[in-house]
Order: sequence, then structure tokens, then C-alpha cells
Amino acid sequence: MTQQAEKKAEVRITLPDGSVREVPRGTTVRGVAESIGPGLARAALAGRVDGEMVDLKTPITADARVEIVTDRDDDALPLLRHSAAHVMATAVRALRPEAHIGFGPAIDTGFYYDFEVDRPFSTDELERIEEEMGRVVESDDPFERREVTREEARELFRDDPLKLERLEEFTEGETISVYRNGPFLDLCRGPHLPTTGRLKHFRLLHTAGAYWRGDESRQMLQRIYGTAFFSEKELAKHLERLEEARKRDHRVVGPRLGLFTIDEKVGQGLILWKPKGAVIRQELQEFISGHLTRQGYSQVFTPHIGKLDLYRTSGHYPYYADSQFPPLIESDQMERLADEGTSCSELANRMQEGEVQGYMLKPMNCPHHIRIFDSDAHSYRDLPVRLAEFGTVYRWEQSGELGGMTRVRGFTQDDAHIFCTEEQVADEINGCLELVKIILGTLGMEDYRVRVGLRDPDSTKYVGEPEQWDRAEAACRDAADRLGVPYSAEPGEAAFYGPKIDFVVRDVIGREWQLGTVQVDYTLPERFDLSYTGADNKPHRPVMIHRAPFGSMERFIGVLIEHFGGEFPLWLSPVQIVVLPISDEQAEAAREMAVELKEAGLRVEVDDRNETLNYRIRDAEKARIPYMAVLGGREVEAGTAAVRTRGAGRKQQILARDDFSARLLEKDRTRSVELALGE
RNA sequence: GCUCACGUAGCUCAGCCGGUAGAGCACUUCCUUGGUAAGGAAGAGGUCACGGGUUCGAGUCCCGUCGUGAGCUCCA
Repeated sequence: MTQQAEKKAEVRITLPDGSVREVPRGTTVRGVAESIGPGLARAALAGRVDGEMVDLKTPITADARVEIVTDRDDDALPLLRHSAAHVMATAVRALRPEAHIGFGPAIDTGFYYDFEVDRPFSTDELERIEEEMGRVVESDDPFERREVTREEARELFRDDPLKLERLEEFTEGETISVYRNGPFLDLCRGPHLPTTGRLKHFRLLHTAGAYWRGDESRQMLQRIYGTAFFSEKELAKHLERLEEARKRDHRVVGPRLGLFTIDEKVGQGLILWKPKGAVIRQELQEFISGHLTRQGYSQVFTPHIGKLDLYRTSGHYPYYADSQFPPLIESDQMERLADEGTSCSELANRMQEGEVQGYMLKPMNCPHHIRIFDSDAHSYRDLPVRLAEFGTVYRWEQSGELGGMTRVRGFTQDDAHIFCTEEQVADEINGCLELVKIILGTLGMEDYRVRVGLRDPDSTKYVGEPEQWDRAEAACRDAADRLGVPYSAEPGEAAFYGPKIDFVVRDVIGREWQLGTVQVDYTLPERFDLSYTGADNKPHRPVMIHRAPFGSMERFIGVLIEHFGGEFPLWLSPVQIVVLPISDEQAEAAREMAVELKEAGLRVEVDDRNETLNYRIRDAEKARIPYMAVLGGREVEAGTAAVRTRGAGRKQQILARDDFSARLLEKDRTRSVELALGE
């Protein structure tokens, strides 16, 4: 043996602190941890070798950067949860040996596992599975990894058709690994905890159906969701958060505050705005409108329906027919068709062929706006033309997709269409993003992100010239850059007609919702043969930008309700002040004060009900009214009010009435989100 | 759309193994005239989502309809 060969028996590992050690080739990650210290060895859950997560048992066979993953590591939680999914599957198999296993990954909030079973899991059964999981944890079986050939794997999973299906998708030469813990074997990439005993704090949450591979044409599996943490405290905190979230849920808060209702007699997914909700919507629209005017938009109004032919031209019909309300057919045509004995499927065909005329509830506002644009001749000097409308549109969402205000069948977009020249696109996109920034900023909403949808370089489905696309995509990226919020460029996510920018916010339950969007469109101007006269006195094709920065008033206000937890700033509060006379003696003065405030332009109510002050204060707090003006004998005498601010408890401020109204008006005007009135 | 769960007074919920509905809050009336998150008393209010079925008898069991909720690949 030469010296060189001997050296090769050692590998150099670099630790995160930069120190380098030499260890025998084949030392496991656990061995490395042990060599550093017994405390670390005990805490070690997995390792990272050259950045890749591996099991503790993984031997190190070459020089590498090695890190020991403990529960303090960001990657440790998904590891724990993935193992928790296996533990759960182990328990389910113990109770239901016939269950076929699907997939069981860690997700952001925990983990799930899909099973193919002959009867769904009941809620009681979840408890039993949880108990059984306790036994699996107690047995403290090691998770053991093994790499197998495809043939071996086929044999191992011969009773698990779903796994066999996945198996067929491995490409030649791809590593196939399996993990065993006690009696349970799974096809799995890993890595895992060293043993099942490392899982301590977990909870199964709920069950749900889930299509195999998310494909609704495949069979439905039964999914069990759970979550796991490294400490009881974190688990408790998480469950508490879920509970808190439920309390902020706009579907609970909105109806309780009298903002909106959904009535099954009217229809699913159709929002009825009650007076208090209507105030919020009005205020918001007014606010947005002010900025639209400043940015050179012209507001228009268009009807809720349009001819089928219009949507044939735009391409909405029949292409999107599935997500639209069925067309309205003129009654004389209806009669004729009935006389001819036309069947439903024939009717559908003939409508698609354009032989039957009718109207459609508009699924989008653009065709109407395009017709407005096209009703005048345009010179390049007119451009950009920016047509804005709070336009109500109707879409046939699947019933299972509906929910609260965030997914509905009729909604009002803060829509606008910009018709501009190719050169103007970048500036216009910037303008759109500027608007979003101002408005979300005013509302104190910082927790949103931006997706920039770019074209898939390998696809040919896109319309428009590649150079146009390059410029438009660059404009979108630049605008997103300038916005200063997190954004992701997503190739392949562009619409076929142009790149787009989407705004995404999270609701209290952690679900992400797309709010608004800015989309560049090269195809509709083409389809509608739009043109403007250029400086060369020749016709040119304008570019269109669709933009609805808040998506819809329904969804946006739903998100707002959760953002504020129902505690709206003064300017959005349906009732801004309630005047509370202490006794009947001050009732007259209270009504006078209310008139003063109302004339000043504030929304005010008097609560002179025959109830104690305590009772009425409690009511006002629960109604989330920002200010309570208490009038007793002393205040009436002095021309003052004892002002109690929502959420501030017993702290009160004695203010001269005109001072009070002046301060509120200032807050209202500036759309302050702070309620505190200052000294 | 599909899977599961749920649907009882305006709201939140109780109602066991089938024996013809209950509480708290809200509401109405009366007493009370109050000082910063529920003063007291009385009263009214329900074809138990809707439609069928089983049964001597259904809020309760079965089927269907409507509605609501959770979820429907953050790849083994």
C-alpha cells in the first residue's frame, strides 16, 4: 500500500463553521455527529451532505460539506412530518390491513397520507389511528433505507397497485429506494428520522377525499391530514392559531357584522351586500376611482349581457362554455326550436355552430370595452385609451369550488382595459403596479407576493411576435422589480395571448388567493381587428392590457375582512361613531351631536336604548364601531364628549365636540388605519 | 363535479337505544335612569333544510334533493 492509497481511506469533510476534519471513508453522518460531541449526536435527526438531505446512517464516501440536521434546522420540520406520515400509514395498516397506500408527503402545515380503502375513515377512527400511532412511536423502530431494483420493488409492492403505478414512472437508472419501519414498507425517497420514537407531538386533524394524483377521472382516495411539531408547545400554538383563524374567517365575521349574506333562495355563490357591507364597498370604490382619475383612466358603464356572437369573436364562447352560465335564448327562437323538436344536445351543437342566436351573461368585461374603443376612430395621439369599470361578471364555478366571498359566481371586478402602442406597454404596466402599491399600502397589507407569468420557451402555443414578447416580459419583470415585494418569475405561466403579473395574498387559514392581475394581450385586438392611425398615416394594431389589480370587490373585501379581523379603520367602518347618552336626560343632546357629526360627513348612530351604559358599550365593541362618544350630564354641560376608542378599554378622552369631529374628519380624509386620537 | 361530515328558534348549540321539541344570547313589553364590555322580570318565537320511505309512532333509522364545510399531487 502506498501512502497515497492509505490517504484515500480518509475523506475530508467540511463542517458549517468552516472547520475540516478527516474521517475514515464510509463514516456515517451519525458517526460525524458523534465525533463532534455526544449532545449533537443525541440531537441529530439527519444530515446534509453537499446540501442534500440524507439519513443519519448514510455513509460519507467522498470529500464533502457535511451538516448535522437537528430540530433547530429549517429542514427538520418537513423531515419530521414526512416520517409522521409513515407512522400514520403504519397505524392505518395495523387497523385496516386491506388499505392500499397512495402518497404521503409533508406539506406546509403538516402532512397527509392517501389510502385506498373500501369504506372511508370516520372521525372516531381518527382517534383510534392516533392511539395506534402512539404504539408505533413507542416501539421506536428504526427507519431503514434500502435501494432496490425495479424488479425487487415490483415484488415488494405487488399488493399495492398505486405504488406499482408510480414504480413504472421511474426512468432507467433512477435510484429506487424503499423505507421500512417495523411492519411498514413504503416506496420513498426519504430521508427519515432515525427511529419512529423521535415523533412525539402530533395530531390528526381531518379526513377528506382526494383523487388519485389529483385527477378527477381517477379513483377517489381517502386522505388523512395531520400535523406534527418538535414540541408540545409548538403543536398547541399551531392548534390555537387554527382556532384564531376560524374566528377571523370572513364567512363568520362578515355575516355577524351584517356586511353580507348568501341566501340559498337567491343562489349559491351569489353575494347579497347588506347596507353595512355596501358602505365598505362604496368607500373602497371611491378610493380606487380617485386614483384611476389621477392616472388618466376614463370610467365607463356596460350592461351585464352581450350577444353570443360577441363572445364567439372574443373566443370566450364556446371555448370557456364550461365555466359560464348557459346562454339566454330569445323566446321566438326557443319556440321554433321546440316546434322542430330539437333535443338539448342538438341545441348545444347548433349554438356552438352559431346557428342559434342568444345572449350571454358576461364572463368578462373586455368585449364590451373593446366595442367602446372601436366606436371611435383613434389616432396614435389618443393613446393610451384607458377604460375602467367596476364591471360585474358571471362565471359558473363548480359547486365544490364555491366558498364565502372568495370564490363566487357573480362578482364585480375593478376592471380596466388599456389600449396602447407597443412602446407604451412598459409605462402602462408600471402604472398598474403603482396603483396596487398605493392601495395595498394604505390598507396596511404588506403580506402579498407577485407572480410573473412568462412564456414557456419550448412551446409554440403563443400568439404575437417573439420580439414583442421579449419586450413585454422585460416590462413585467422590471415593473415587478420596482414594486419591491417578493416575486417569482414563472416560465410557462403566461397566458397564450401575453405575459402577466398576478398578485397573491394569503387568507387567515393560510390559503393563497389570487387577487388582481395585469395581463398583456396581443390576440384580442387581432380578433376584433382593432386599429389606430399612426404618425405614418397608416393603420396599426394596438396592444391591450387587461388589469384588475384587486381582482373582485367580493374577494378583495373578503380578504380585507380577515386582514382587519372585522376591525376596519375609520374610513371603511360602516358606522364610525356611536353616541351614547348615559340616561334619558342626555338623549336630546346626543341626537343633536349625531346631527352635527352627520353634517360633517361622518357615519354616526345614537344608541339611546333603555339599557345600561355597560350593555351598550359592549354592543358597540362587538359591532367593532371605532368610536363611542359618551354623553353624561358633565359633558352636555361643557359641550364635550367622553370618547372611548374601540379596543382601548376604559381609557377615555374628554374632547370638545368640534375638536372630536375635526380629528375624525382628518383621519377619515387621510384614510388612516390608526384609531388613536392623540393628545 | 367527486368523497366525507354537517343542516334543530334570528345566532350559538343540547336533545341518549325512535315515544309528537329545550337552553343561553338576540327580540317584544314592563320595572329600572345608569359613568365605560351583559341591571331585573315577564312574553313571543320552531311544518326539527326539503321530498319520499320504514314503523303503531321519525328531529332521531333508510333513500333522494337542496344548502354549508373540509379536501381533491407544495410529485414515491
